[in-house]
Amino acid sequence: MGRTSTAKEKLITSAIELIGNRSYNAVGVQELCDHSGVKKGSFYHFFPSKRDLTLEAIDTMWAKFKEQMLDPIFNSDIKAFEKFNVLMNKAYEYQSAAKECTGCVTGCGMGNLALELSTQDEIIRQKIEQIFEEWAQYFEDVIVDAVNEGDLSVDTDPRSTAQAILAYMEGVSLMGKTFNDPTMLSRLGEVMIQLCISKKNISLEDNM
Amino acid sequence: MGRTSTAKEKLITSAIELIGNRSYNAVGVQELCDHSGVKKGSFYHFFPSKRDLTLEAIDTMWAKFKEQMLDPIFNSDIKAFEKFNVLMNKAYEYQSAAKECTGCVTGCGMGNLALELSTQDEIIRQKIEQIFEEWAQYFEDVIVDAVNEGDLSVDTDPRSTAQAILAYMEGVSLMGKTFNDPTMLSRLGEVMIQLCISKKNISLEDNM
DNA sequence: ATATTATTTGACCAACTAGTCAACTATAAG
DNA sequence: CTTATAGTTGACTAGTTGGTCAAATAATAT
Repeated sequence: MGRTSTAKEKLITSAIELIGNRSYNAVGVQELCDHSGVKKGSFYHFFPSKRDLTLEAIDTMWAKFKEQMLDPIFNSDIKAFEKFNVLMNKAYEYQSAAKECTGCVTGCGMGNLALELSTQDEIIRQKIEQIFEEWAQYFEDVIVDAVNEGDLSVDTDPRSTAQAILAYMEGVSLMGKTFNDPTMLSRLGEVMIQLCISKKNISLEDNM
Repeated sequence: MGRTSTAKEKLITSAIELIGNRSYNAVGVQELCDHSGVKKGSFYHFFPSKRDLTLEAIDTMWAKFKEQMLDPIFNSDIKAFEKFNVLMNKAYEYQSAAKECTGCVTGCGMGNLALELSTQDEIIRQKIEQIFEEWAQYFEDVIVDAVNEGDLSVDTDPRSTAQAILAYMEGVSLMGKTFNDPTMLSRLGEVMIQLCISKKNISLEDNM
């Protein structure tokens, strides 16, 4: 009963957009309200605090990212390692579009919030940690498959390798944002799969 | 003439510490003053704005990092790739100490500021871009040496490889901060050198 | 000793911050 | 058609933000 509202969704959408393009601390409640055409009183009707809106925005970001990026790619039957390349390519396209549209490479929304808030808000830190864990699980599954199919050495540590790939993707996003250059993503993305090659399989001595 | 002062240095030191542990936007001018025992009037005697203090703090951070970390390691005559491992190990020790002392893995001060401010302050973005460029140059020189000495394939692109390694280090720092776990640095650091192995030298097909 | 000048001080400001609240309004369900 | 209730509104805090300034002070070079 009572009336219905789209204010909550609009606020979450605005939070993703505004905080994604700038930062948590650089975006105020008032601006969030103005941008979504919601009055401040309504804001606090739906969210106890700006931080709670952010928590929900993170959930929405992650859900959309899984639905639009990870699931389609990692449920497809393309070759294991190719999946990483496809994902990196999508990231490149996304950042290119962001630069085209706003003038700025915005980087990874999760990584941005993680670095800004991890030491200041334990709840947000834990939420992003859990998301990174889930994200790396997508990678780990693919790596396990590759090991089972003999495409990767049995010495491979799937969990660490998956985390290494995620770390690298985050690092490349950080560089792309810092250089404000989306091509960084495609250029540095090419060597990503090398992180999968087990040290014991291809020992350095063979190449040095 | 006139009196001398240590206020400027104290403010820079406080900025590195406070902003390093939290974030640019989370630390105010008042707190910076309180922490360094300087009155706000003195702050603005030495710096036209908080952002100008930050600019100088970034310079100081970088100078110290080069002097205490990069120069000793990269001017030593240890084996090329070993240098990367030594640096990563130092990073691990630093983050361990940070966690021991403050309870938090703080990550890389440059990366933190880069992600927080790149889309908001073009001058700071450019400053960190230039620092990353310089930083990668240390790596590139080592890679070029390794290629010349036959330790690395001639197909290696030294600049991109150097940037890839820097990206990876930043990504690993980000993960360490997000998981608030310094051991992430040592665990993920181990595979870093694989980014040096040229794709053409060790083609994926050989391992898949 | 003095004049010069760098530094210090604390009071001050306007703008903004996150957040509150009581009154008002629209609507969905009975 | 009423009533219960969900949502809206705008005025309102109290505290903080980055930044200003004129006057006081201390040290230095002469």
